[in-house]
Amino acid sequence: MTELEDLCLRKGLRLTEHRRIVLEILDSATDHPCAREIHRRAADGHRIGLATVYRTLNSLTAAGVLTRLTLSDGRTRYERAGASHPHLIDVDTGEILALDEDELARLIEDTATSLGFRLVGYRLRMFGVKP
Amino acid sequence: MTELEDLCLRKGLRLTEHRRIVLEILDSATDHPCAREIHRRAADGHRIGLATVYRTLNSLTAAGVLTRLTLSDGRTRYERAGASHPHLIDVDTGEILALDEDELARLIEDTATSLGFRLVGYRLRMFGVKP
DNA sequence: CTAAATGCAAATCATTTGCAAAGAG
DNA sequence: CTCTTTGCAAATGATTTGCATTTAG
Repeated sequence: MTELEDLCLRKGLRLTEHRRIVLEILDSATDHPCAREIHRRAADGHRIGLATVYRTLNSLTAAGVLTRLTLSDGRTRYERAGASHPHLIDVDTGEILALDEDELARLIEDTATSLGFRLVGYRLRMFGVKP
Repeated sequence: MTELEDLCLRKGLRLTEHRRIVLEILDSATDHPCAREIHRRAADGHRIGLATVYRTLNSLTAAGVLTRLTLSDGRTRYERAGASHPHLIDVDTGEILALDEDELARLIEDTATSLGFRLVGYRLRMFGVKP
């Protein structure tokens, strides 16, 4: 896991088994688990406290490796950080399309710039129905 | 406040002073206050409990009058439903700017259309920092 | 060895809920 | 008068933190 070693070096973090485990869980996950769920999965076969999971998620998020996905159900979910891109959600089926729309991305960036901000990321969720 | 009377009638809710106050605060707000903040503003001149604010926000949200804005700072923020518009969030200060960007809105709508969807709504959140 | 990381339990913070009292229709 | 709404305080649930102990470098 070179990326993690690299990251730890750069951020002055120590490369612990726990960070490996949490990152591995998120890498292999097909969903977006919350802290408790990550702990549940990590604790299966390892000795790891819930507080450690929270701390790890926080440091990895601060380090830019993870992104928080805040849905409105109270729990914070996590995913590997990556390219900001627009999503279109089919309101009828719940299906999510991740779009690759350069023009939108550029306009979004330009808008932020024109307001005097440097764009750190964005999330565009469009809700639509098939007519 | 005919709209509220109407709503209460349709939903079998009672038209109370508290619902009026909460809705009025959200209508006149230029920001997106959280429950505590709404309570703070409402309590200025009125006798209203925090629990009532929460209950009111929940029933108005369930009734479709309000929308929850879930940022990743732990608190849920509220706004009048229906207003799809882009937001830019200052990552350093937490300040939220609700933008009125026609060009973006149009492009977003066009994008959905070109994908064969009718746009029901969208949420664009941009995260930026002041250089 | 020394500072960072961990486990556990206690502490916070936002939000919800139980219950008796107050208010709308 | 009946049923909803409210206030207050206690309960919940997610996340954070204090502290003594362990561990990576």
